[in-house]
Amino acid sequence: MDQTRDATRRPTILDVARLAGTSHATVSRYLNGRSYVARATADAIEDAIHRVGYVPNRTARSLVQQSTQAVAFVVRERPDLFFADPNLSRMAIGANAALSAAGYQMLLLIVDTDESADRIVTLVRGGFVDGALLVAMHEEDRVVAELAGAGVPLVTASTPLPDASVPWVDTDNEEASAAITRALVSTGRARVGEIHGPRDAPVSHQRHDGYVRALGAGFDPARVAVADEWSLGAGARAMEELLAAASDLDGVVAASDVLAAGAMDTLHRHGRRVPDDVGVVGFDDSPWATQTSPALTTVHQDAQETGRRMAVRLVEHLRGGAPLEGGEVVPSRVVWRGSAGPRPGA
Amino acid sequence: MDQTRDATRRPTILDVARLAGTSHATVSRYLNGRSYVARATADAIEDAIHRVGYVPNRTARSLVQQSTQAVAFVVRERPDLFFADPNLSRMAIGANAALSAAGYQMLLLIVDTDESADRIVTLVRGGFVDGALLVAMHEEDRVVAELAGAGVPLVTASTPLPDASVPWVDTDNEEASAAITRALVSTGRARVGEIHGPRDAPVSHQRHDGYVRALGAGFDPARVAVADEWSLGAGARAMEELLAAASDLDGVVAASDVLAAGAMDTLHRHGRRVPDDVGVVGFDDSPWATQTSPALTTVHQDAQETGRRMAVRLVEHLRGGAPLEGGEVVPSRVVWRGSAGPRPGA
DNA sequence: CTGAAAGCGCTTACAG
DNA sequence: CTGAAAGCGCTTACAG
Repeated sequence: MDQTRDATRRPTILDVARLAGTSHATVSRYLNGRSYVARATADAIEDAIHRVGYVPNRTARSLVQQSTQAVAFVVRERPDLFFADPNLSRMAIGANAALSAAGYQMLLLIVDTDESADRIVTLVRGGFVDGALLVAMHEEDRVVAELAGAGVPLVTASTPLPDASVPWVDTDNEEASAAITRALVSTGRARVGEIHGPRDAPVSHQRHDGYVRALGAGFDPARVAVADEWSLGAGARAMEELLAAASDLDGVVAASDVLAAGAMDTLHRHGRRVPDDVGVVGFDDSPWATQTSPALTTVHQDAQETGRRMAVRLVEHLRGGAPLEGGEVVPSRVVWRGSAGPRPGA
Repeated sequence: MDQTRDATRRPTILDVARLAGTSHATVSRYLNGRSYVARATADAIEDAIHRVGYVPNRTARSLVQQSTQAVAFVVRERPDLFFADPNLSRMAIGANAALSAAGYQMLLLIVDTDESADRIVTLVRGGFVDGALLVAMHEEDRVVAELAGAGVPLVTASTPLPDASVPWVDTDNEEASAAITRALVSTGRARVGEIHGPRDAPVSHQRHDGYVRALGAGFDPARVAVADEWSLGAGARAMEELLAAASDLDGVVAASDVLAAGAMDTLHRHGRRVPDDVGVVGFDDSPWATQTSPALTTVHQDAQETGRRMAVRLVEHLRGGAPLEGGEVVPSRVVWRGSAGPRPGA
């Protein structure tokens, strides 16, 4: 590879052809390995490629093939929160592995300003990638709207509004929430309250619905307090409200692990023992879940699998197969730790 | 934007020109805003763009401009470790912000298999991006070699071998290690040992050199134990060795926070109090640093600043300015917590 | 098995 | 201020 350190011009397919004594069309055929190329010609081309240090120009190839073989993984979430959330990281890892296996290169793009949102939308719509995977947790996002509206092949990582037609992959938040609520009830609790997640997050409502469904006739709206953000403090405050409104509570279903951790702080401050007096369950199986004492019984989502499925669906569509529509549910499971009390029958 | 849901063909600049009653060259000029375009013509073009829902094809533009205005941030590190390491995440965030501000789109690419390594090298060498930022912590990496050897504009995030000419940005590990060693000594320690990092990591040697330099005549090779990996267990084992070889130790400089945490486990097991009997210091200011008891006195690196500078250097080069060569040092600082004892004079 | 030719969708001197 | 023309570096039918 004695590439000329000339730096004036990168070698092109024409340089290779000239050196190999053939046409550039034949070099192209050799490179793409579809058509047959005579043994001797192939050898000459191979030799020439090494001598000039040729690397095909991706841009030129993409232009004629109308495909870059790349897929964007767009992070529409505060960058620090994205990196701090193990579920999101795992989603990216799962998607990357699946795309990689299919021969696509995943490009992780982080939206961090309004201008970057515009830039990314323009890139994606402009054919810089063949499709996009999108992580956007908030409703009515313009990035989602602008991409979906432009007909870009797209899969999102969270259940969108009911009327939205953007394909998605997600855990069944309602069902998982019902499952963890049933788990808590199964430890012998009769008066189970809820710490409802922030109202602007769709998952808050889905998890609430599951909680209500699992309780059935036992549901009492007085036992619900809404947290205004996903934080320890918000969980603690909501728990205060809950205690004030229904001091006979013997269980709490929190919309996330952080909220559950905050709630436990409040319970301890009030001298209520967990799980003896009050059983607590969380959601997400985040690092918080093992840092509370006792550790949290919670819902584990297989985020890596979510990422994988998002990628698989997109790839199947790009390869001319499946139309991209509808949602897909990824199973989740209840993880038993100490905060709800011992698992019945275990 | 009543784009024809025909889907057969995306509108091109020619469609816009036709509708606007002008030539596509003029449309191009309008889009790039360099040359003047008559007011009336501009209006007609603008209107046409909206009517057909035109978005410029990035690939075509890149081909003629020989630039994609995109920069790769290549992660040559196990994906899970990359996401778990706050320093690396912050580096990515810092680089993303700086590139974004300069009008470049950062693309985070994760190497997760040998094939993906080849794919990424080919992409980068093939002009899919204008340059690359590279996070690769191990020596003699083929990805680094193949990119650097191909003349791709490149900046790495860690000091390379002395003979390597790849430009880098990094904290001065030797100096920082000397500083934290001096900090420990300043609490009145006379027999300070070291838990040396894994031998295959360049930083291990740099930090060792700083430790040796700070100790001067007080350095005793018998007080050094080498950890075989960056883990709690390895730190604990190395501490056992250290205790066996030099039981009169009153201080330990660990090459990282995890190693320090492991060392503290061993010390506690042997009934040595930290910091009363033995002072301990770490490196990295990672989450480990606040999870030990007492919390770790350690070295804080400004990873976000490192990422920012990597980006700035690359951008300056791409814009035709600075030649890309040499290294750049980012300052770090000692963070005092409890593990070394009280800060003298504080 | 191979070459000549057209074309992917843009930008950019060059004239006017 | 604008149009015609060339060209960026490839791929791909079409003939042979």
